Amino acid sequence: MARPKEFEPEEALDAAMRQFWAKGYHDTSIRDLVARTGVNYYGLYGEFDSKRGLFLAALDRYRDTVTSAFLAELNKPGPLTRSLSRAFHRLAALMRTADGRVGCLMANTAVEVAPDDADAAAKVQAHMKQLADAFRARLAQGQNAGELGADADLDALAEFLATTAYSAGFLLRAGRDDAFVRRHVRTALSAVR
Amino acid sequence: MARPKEFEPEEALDAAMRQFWAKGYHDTSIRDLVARTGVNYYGLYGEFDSKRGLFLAALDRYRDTVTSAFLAELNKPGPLTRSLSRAFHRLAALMRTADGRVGCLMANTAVEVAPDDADAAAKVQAHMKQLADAFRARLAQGQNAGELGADADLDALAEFLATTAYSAGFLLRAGRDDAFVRRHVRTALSAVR
DNA sequence: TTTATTTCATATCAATTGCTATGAAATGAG
DNA sequence: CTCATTTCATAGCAATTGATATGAAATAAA
Repeated sequence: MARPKEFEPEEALDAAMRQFWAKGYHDTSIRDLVARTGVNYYGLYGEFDSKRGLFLAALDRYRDTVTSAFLAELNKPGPLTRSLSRAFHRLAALMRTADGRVGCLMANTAVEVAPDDADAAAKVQAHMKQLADAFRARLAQGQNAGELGADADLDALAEFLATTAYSAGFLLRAGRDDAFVRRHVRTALSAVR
Repeated sequence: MARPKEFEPEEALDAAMRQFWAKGYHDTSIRDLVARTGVNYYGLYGEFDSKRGLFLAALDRYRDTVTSAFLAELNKPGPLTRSLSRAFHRLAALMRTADGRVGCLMANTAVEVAPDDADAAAKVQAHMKQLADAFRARLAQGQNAGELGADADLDALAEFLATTAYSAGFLLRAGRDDAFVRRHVRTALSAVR
């Protein structure tokens, strides 16, 4: 019984995520979100509680979609160097959407929101750890295959690569072209040996 | 004739810069700026025209004070590797103020404001170029002294180091501790050879 | 069909925003 | 001192903010 919802919660969350991704938190209003998602106030608040609740949900959605796609690329079989190179190439593609060069939502959030929002900060930190862990696993695999020096500091390299991923997002959002980003990634990868 | 101003424009600009640096553009209100600078609306608008005008002036002030201090450190005499290491150490110190881990105002602006403000974006781009040029000059000097391979790609390395500087700011703003940042910089510098 | 329930669309709320107007206070020229 | 001029302190403006209230519309159970 009762009137049915006219929206799909996941689609709405996806649209909201893209809005925050492009415009950031403070420069996105509830009215912007209503326009983007096509969901009215009642539905939005019923589903996500508040603007902040919707934003935090969008961060999770980002991890589960965009970041997942990147990690899947990283874990495809192949030689270490080529894997890393391909993963970063995919990353650069993921950070350009229909809204333009939007960068990485987690990196953007770390800069804009995290200093004043402990929950957002925790999600960003967890994301950073997730990235570093994935790189660390991939590096260990490469080391076992003899593609990496036995004395390489895997922890340091993994953290460095995670930071490099955020840097790539930063550069794209800052308006640098693909060639600039590619050059940066190539130079960064030269530290992996 | 007439009543004298009760504030020093440079001091007011400095205070405003610190406010934007800590809180960003959108989350800083005119009232915040009045409170921070101790200058009332009349003085603020008479001197800087608008909130945006004050922000753009703050970006220039940042270049002329904070960035200048960093570049001065970079250009102190000494071996290349030690120079770079010392400069990045200084950088990390500059990015912590009384407001906490504030990061780099230019990097923060690139993320938060530049995508929607061409003037701010231009200042960020110019800053990035200034950093890269300074690194490039320092690298060339090191190469002449035989501290760097003759085949090193100075342009790529300079851009990489400039981006690494922003990354350090990013990491500090994201709440990573000094050890993490130090490790990142050390790994990044291993690409300079 | 009637009716209870849920969503939709929109009006409305107090608070905050960037910015301007207004009158009192402080200076120096005459 | 007188008075024109400039700054100070604060009140006020329309617009926008996040959030809620309200009544019409849509469904399914009875």
